[in-house]
Amino acid sequence: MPVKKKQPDKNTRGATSYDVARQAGVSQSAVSRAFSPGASVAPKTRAAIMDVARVLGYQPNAIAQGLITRRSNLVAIIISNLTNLYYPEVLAELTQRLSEHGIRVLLFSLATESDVDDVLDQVWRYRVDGAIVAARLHPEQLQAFEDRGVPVVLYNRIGETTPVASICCDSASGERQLVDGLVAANHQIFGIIAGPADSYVGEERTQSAIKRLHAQGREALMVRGNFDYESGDKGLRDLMRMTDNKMDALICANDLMAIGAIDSARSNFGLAVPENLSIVGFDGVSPATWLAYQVTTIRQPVRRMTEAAVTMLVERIEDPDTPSEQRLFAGQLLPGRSARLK
Amino acid sequence: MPVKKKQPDKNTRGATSYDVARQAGVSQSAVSRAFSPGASVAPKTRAAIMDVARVLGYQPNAIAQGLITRRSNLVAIIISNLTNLYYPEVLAELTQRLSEHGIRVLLFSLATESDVDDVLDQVWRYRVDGAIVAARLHPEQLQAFEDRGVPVVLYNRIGETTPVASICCDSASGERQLVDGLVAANHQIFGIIAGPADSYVGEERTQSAIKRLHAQGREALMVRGNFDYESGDKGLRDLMRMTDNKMDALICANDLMAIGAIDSARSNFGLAVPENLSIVGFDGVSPATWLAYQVTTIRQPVRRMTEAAVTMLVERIEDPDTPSEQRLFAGQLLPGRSARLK
DNA sequence: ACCCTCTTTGCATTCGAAGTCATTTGGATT
DNA sequence: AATCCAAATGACTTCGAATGCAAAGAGGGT
Repeated sequence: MPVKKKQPDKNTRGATSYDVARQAGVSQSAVSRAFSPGASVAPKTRAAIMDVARVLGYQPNAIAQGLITRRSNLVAIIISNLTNLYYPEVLAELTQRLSEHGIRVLLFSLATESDVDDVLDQVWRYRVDGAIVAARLHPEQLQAFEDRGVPVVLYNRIGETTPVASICCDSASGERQLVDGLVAANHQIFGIIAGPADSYVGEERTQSAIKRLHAQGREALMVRGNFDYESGDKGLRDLMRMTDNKMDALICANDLMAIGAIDSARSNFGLAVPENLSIVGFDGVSPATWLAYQVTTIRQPVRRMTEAAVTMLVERIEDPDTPSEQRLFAGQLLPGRSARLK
Repeated sequence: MPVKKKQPDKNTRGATSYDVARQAGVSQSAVSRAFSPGASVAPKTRAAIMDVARVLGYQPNAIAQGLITRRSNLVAIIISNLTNLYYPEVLAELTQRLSEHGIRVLLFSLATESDVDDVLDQVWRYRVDGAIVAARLHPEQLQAFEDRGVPVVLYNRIGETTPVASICCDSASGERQLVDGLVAANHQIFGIIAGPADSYVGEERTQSAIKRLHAQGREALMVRGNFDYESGDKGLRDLMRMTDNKMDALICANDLMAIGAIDSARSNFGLAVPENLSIVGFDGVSPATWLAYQVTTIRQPVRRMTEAAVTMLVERIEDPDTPSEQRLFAGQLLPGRSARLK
């Protein structure tokens, strides 16, 4: 006789509703009802069942529940680069808010863009009830959510071809405040460190800034970075070279690059920030407020944004026909001390 | 509050193996086999099935698989405070490494310690195959994992009463290097900003440092912080008061507090770091390397640690009888420029 | 005591895939 | 052509909880 394949022993894995039912002298249905709020069970019966359940350490098997109810109570969160200082806060908030709705988080973090399809395969397999996506999706990928009836909420990006439920921080109004302040304070030579060309928020912010500068009759030189500290340094060096060291205002697509630029300006060019060079960022991550930097930036209202994201998603899980909607949140100007504004 | 129920319509939710079977003119078993690597199916049949599956957008339902195989391919990651700058990197690494093993991550982030029991309830419900925990667990909570036969790996903490599989960064060796360097450079008045009393790594680091200082015939004053930037500022002020502004060496339980202390020393006390005051941290988070700080610290080998954590967990999932083991990784000294060492 | 209604309860079925076992098929061998 | 063996396939059962439905119980009113 061939050796049986190893399988988890029945007794160590949790008790089932049948075990509880037997012990409590009731049917399996009764146990199930005892655990469903509002089901028809006599209070006495429920109490007795709960007692037995406690003794046996019984918890309803969410996997089995998911199979029969076709509701996994799982939501996929797909984030491209977790190491971006901005996302951990968002992730923590989302996780906690979702759990208030009885929803668990299945986390997917992308090493590279090309992983998206593999990740989506897994998302489908787990029959998640919905997804929150802070990563770049192709229209076909977005369509796949639609086809499978899985509600999605995009975080800090929008559906480029079709309308999709999404939450964004208003780049235009944020950049307008920054640009107007810089222009009013009479800065002359403007530089911009943009994000990668394929970043939605990056382009939004940069384009908004450029547009506003033009509206005020100014030009700006632009270089690209990766949203990281090193990009700030490199971007600053490049722009200084391009402007013959004359740049006096620098607009960065996020705080991290602004911080890198501030350090570089001080250490490599001996400049005083903001006296010789004004530098502004975007996001309002915590290091931006550190004494050494005090970045002049736009703070995203993370709490309100995550709350909205969760609310929108839950609405769509409950009623898949809820029409798509885009919510744009205004950021708040943190004056900081890295730029002269007026 | 659980989400209200609403019946998702049958046809939007994905196709089943029966649908594929019918279309392909085979039995459901055949479809199942086509998707199990190494199962007994004729290559031609498999190809035909896969074609139909592609057309219908069929992916095996992981929920149903989990129910029958008693393997959810889910691992719980429980993290206390995601916003600690150190964890995002760890989380991203863990997620990616686990996915290489075909394992998905169910993320739980704790707002407060008291949430642990609620979180564990959910963990049991989802019948996770294992868990990686970077949060404080009571012995009974750890015991619960044991009782249910769910393998756990502790990250940066150890089982206090019973042995548990765990991964840690060696605090003693790290602090020894720092302390020895500081003592050799002839520092006189030592201060310590510890973590909260209930933090395992915090206490390890602080106690190691104190022990080593004593071994070298030095004393140290200690105050406690919360591992955040503000704690560094506050801790520094308190210690300066306590030492009549004479402290010349400060040992912080993590980088973030070291950074806060550096900023405070410069801005509030007009001190030069490291000329007037040496400050050291622990972790090696990315802001520690920023030009403004260049914290002298111990870098945790995150990649090796996460790899080890995943390997240990997977081993224990495959063979639950694997004896527990503790792996201690030495950190690497980053000399930085925030302390005079010798 | 009787009937009627409302609440509790149990039975049986269902969700979707995996795996056991028995059967069929195909190919090689003689 | 007959035989044999391995590979391929399908019927059926199983995992654990939810739920429609029917039956049993509990009161309430007369």
